[in-house]
Amino acid sequence: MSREDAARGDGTSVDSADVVTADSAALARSGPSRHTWQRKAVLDQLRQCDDFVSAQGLHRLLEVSGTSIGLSTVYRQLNSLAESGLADTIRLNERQMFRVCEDGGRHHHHLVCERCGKTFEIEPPDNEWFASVARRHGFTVTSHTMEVFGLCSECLADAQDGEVGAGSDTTRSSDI
Amino acid sequence: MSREDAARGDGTSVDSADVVTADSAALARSGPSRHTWQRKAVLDQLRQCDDFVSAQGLHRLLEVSGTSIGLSTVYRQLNSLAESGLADTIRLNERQMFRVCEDGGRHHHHLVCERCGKTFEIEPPDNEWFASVARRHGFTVTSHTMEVFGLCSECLADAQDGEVGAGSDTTRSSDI
DNA sequence: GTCCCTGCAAAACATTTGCACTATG
DNA sequence: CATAGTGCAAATGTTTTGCAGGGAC
Repeated sequence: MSREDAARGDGTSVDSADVVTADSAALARSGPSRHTWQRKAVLDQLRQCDDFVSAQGLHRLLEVSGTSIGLSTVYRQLNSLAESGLADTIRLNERQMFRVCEDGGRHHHHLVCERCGKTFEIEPPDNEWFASVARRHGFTVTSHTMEVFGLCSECLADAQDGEVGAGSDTTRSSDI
Repeated sequence: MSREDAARGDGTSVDSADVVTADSAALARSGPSRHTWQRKAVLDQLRQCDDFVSAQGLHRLLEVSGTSIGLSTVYRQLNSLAESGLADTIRLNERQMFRVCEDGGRHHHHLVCERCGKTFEIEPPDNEWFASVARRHGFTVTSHTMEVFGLCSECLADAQDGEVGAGSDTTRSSDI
């Protein structure tokens, strides 16, 4: 679900009948917490990845390394981890990507190489900036998203070498 | 088609992800450009919306106002507009949302009320910040995404009225 | 007249969910 | 043992696409 369109986000509200149903759902789905080998497997595999992985990617990684596990379980565990702050997520290529999050829930952002997927955590810019933006428009800021994309030094070099348009699909590491 | 350039790794919708790679593919799928009444209808309807609308939302708006038009056409036109810089997009509630973009392609961000959808354009923070982040990690920054969510003054007031333990936390900003 | 654009239905896709079953605590 | 977690298949919901036909230029 997670379709908490409380706002008339899509600007229509023509047949929007479901509004209140969101909260109950939110509570109901705090996610798995028992110690199953699946949970451990997902977390272990996630820890082995330096960069962001998609649910499908992680599932495939697990399968490849001989661990047979249900895709839905991977989704459920991953969501659970994200919700409890053990993993953080970004959206890349229309997919939700996960990564272990060492420090509980501190607010941070990512610098992601759009070629090889290498990722670094970065600090948000001056908080004062958000405050001033908010003040200017009479807003109370509740959250923000920010990701910075670019090319790491190696990939930049590669890109300049093989500029023949070849590299495109050869290096989709993050797409496993 | 678009599936490919999405799969490649530019991840960040339209923003400014097209660095050097605004290659043939991009040109090839620039989308509809003829003057059909559908194109006009989509653009007109989009102009009437102050805030972001989803493709489906816009389609419904059109239908409601008596304009029968194919959903796929709406998608195609919207994508075309976004690609040519006439519209900008954000992702809200798992949907891609569109809005007319007055000033060609200048890079900007949005402050969005997560309750009523009200939107303001905001300037990015000090560019020096990006530069320093990039320098520190040896990156060449090609693009970035940023959206700030919050409550506008009216919605904040509303929220405080009906503070009956209701969700009010409409965001699960997991990917802040 | 030649294409491009449209519309429909069907596909593609990632993600979620219903339900019977199993393992955890 | 009770029940939370699993796995499968089916459902969901958004966005794209194949293709035949009609309109734009």
